[in-house]
Amino acid sequence: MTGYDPSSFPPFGVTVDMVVLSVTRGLEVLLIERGAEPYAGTWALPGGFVLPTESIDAAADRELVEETGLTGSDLAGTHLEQLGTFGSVDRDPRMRVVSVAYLALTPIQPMPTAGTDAVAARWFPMEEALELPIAFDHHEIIEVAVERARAKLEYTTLATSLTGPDFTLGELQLVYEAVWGRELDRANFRRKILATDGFVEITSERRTGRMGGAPASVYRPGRGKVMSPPLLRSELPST
Amino acid sequence: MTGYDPSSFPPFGVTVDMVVLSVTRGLEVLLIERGAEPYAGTWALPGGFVLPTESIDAAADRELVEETGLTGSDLAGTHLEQLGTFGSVDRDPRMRVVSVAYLALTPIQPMPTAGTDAVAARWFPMEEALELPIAFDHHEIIEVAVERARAKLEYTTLATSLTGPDFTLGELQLVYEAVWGRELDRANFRRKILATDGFVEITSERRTGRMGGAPASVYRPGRGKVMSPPLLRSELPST
DNA sequence: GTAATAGTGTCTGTGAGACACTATAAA
DNA sequence: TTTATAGTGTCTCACAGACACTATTAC
Repeated sequence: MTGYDPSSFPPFGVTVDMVVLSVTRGLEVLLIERGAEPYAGTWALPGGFVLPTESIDAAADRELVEETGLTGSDLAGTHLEQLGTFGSVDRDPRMRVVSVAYLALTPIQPMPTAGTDAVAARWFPMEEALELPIAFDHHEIIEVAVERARAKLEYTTLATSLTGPDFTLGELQLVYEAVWGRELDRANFRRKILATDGFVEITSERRTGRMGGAPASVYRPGRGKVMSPPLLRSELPST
Repeated sequence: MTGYDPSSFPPFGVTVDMVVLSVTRGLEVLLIERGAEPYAGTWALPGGFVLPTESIDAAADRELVEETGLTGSDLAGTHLEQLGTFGSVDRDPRMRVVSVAYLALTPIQPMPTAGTDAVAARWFPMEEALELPIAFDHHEIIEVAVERARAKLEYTTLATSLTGPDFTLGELQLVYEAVWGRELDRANFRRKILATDGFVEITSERRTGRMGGAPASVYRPGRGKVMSPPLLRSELPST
């Protein structure tokens, strides 16, 4: 923050890029197919320019709604946080652009709306997405997002952002297994979740799966945000 | 990343703000006294505009050198990472500015140079700094930086960035105690550091303190970057 | 001598990993 | 009946916290 003449500052474009993650069978990410140059026809993260009248966080909120159509309790249950800022000189061939990346964890997969700028929008399984040709530096941003999500499940209760307003412990475990890409011991997982104060609250409801099995207790997210000591992946932290 | 007409993008100024931390008796932060409006005469984080020809990370590198005068092995031993991006609409009264904050951990306290934009520069004990009137949203940025530093000491070997190229385990413990603001059990601390593969490497050197005591073995930073399982603060994570 | 620091040993409790066992549902 | 899931119990090992003890230095 120097004493620059305000009228002679170097002008930048500022965008937000959204990494929207969801768990169905596995971890999935929302991508759009670009309709305009550069990278027309290439898959990319949804996002857009920050308007002069809104904060960066507000721009992220706005893009989340515009690109996913999330509303009501699904929007309220969605976790949104800043990931980091990417500002290589040549990351956008048009002009000097700085992109602030956000991570969103949504409980459901709303039908994405192909906006004015995108000719298509759909969810990709993470493994598939990471093998696509991806516009700009969005491949790197996605990798950072996945690692952030994996790390945060270790020491926070954020997994409930991916389950919806009520869930069984089996469903919660599937979220962990999908994000971490490894299986967990059911008994130990239960013990840890239930021993963590404020992670979940039990309800009187019970739910039965499609493929048999005893009816499971239904839980709600608790008020706790952190898990200490953490629930560690205890494997090599690879992408 | 939308299909905006590149020539009609909303222009932003982009700055980097540096939170440079060091440990002497306690945790200290480098501040400058602003020489120009806005906030002339107020203490602020060092930083400046990102140039059109450099990446954001390069701007942070440049500002670190310019503001601290760090060179050689001290610069090489300094840890630098992106903290987050702050972009409220009204954070700078001059114009729309987005600031990318960086955290730097330096082993020494070089005599800061009051640059063209600053009339003074000095190190403040963290407690004192947090009670000063601080320019822009820099107070919030400092708090985020301190929490990041505290958290990273838990699961990384970053503390060696605050000690210099060689150190005793007692000195390393003082770094932890200064950053965390709590005392640690000496024996347990030793056991954890030495049991963590790649945290430190012993040298043949020994060092004697100023106030008596047996000579201590001197260590070098090891190659390991992460500590798993982590060394937890095991207290409430407060600012 | 005393104070301060380094280095080591040990007891205990917590908690995670592994795994066994029972109960209840759908097919 | 088989298969799949929920819920519980238990053994063991790793490891952190607490704390005691000895050794070596400056003063």
